[in-house]
Amino acid sequence: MHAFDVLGDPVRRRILELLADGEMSSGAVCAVIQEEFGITQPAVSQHLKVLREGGFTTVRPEGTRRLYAVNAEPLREVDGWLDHFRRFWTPPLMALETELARGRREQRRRARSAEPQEPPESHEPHGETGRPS
Amino acid sequence: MHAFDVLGDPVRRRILELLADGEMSSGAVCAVIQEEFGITQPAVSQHLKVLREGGFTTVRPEGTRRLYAVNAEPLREVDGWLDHFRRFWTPPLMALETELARGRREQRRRARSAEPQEPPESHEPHGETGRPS
DNA sequence: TGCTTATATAAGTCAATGCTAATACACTTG
DNA sequence: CAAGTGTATTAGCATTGACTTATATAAGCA
Repeated sequence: MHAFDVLGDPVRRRILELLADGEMSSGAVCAVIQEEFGITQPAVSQHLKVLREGGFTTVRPEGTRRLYAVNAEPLREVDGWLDHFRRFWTPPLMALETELARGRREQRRRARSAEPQEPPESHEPHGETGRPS
Repeated sequence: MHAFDVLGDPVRRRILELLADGEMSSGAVCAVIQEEFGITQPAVSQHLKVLREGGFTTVRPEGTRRLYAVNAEPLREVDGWLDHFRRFWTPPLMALETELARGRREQRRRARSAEPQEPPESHEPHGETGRPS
């Protein structure tokens, strides 16, 4: 399931917002979501599963509870896709600092990658939108 | 349809990528998409409709053609939602410049809002994705 | 005017998704 | 161990959404 599909659901977006403020137990998330959206515990649990499997969260068992936290990787991917369009709302004055920022992001990205990454390629030729070749 | 739902489809994401390089006719988009995804012209046309109605594109008729172009507003909205999480991948050093950028964005946003362009997004059970503060 | 091209819409099908109710699993505690 | 929480899974149903074929609208041109 592509990142954007995962984010397509309002409940899942809301859950991520909640987790952005810090680790929460499944039950705590449930409480808020059930209150706000009026859905059942299994429904929330299923959403948590989608987030988990999509890599949007990490889980840490603590006793009988499961503590969920944001894993930002996929969100960064989404952010990266938006790079295609940022110039539409980024005035020329901001271009430099944005580029610098992007550069640093890239550096760190590479640095972090012990796993072999595509060498000097400009990033995301077009792809990763998930189409069949 | 929420911005993220619109972006949930790979064909639509690809169309936006194409339009990012500049205005294109429906037919030109069709050609590429049909080639890449193997779907029919009506299918592409329907995706264009979703993008149009979601505010992601503008259309300009020229003779018998319809020229589509990106309208970045909804994408900015998505970008704005990501602000909730940017600190996860934005090192402290970048915090200031990011904040400055955000500030300028806000200023412009307000400035631009001379026009009462406020579609308050009434759907979504509770707080949309923006919760009742 | 009628033919052709460019694009959009309509109707119907099929698969995917989100929900509920019921149930299973896993820790904790009496 | 038994009972009680906290959480996940299953099965079934209803809805949504992307697709196809067929057709409509509209502009350009003989």
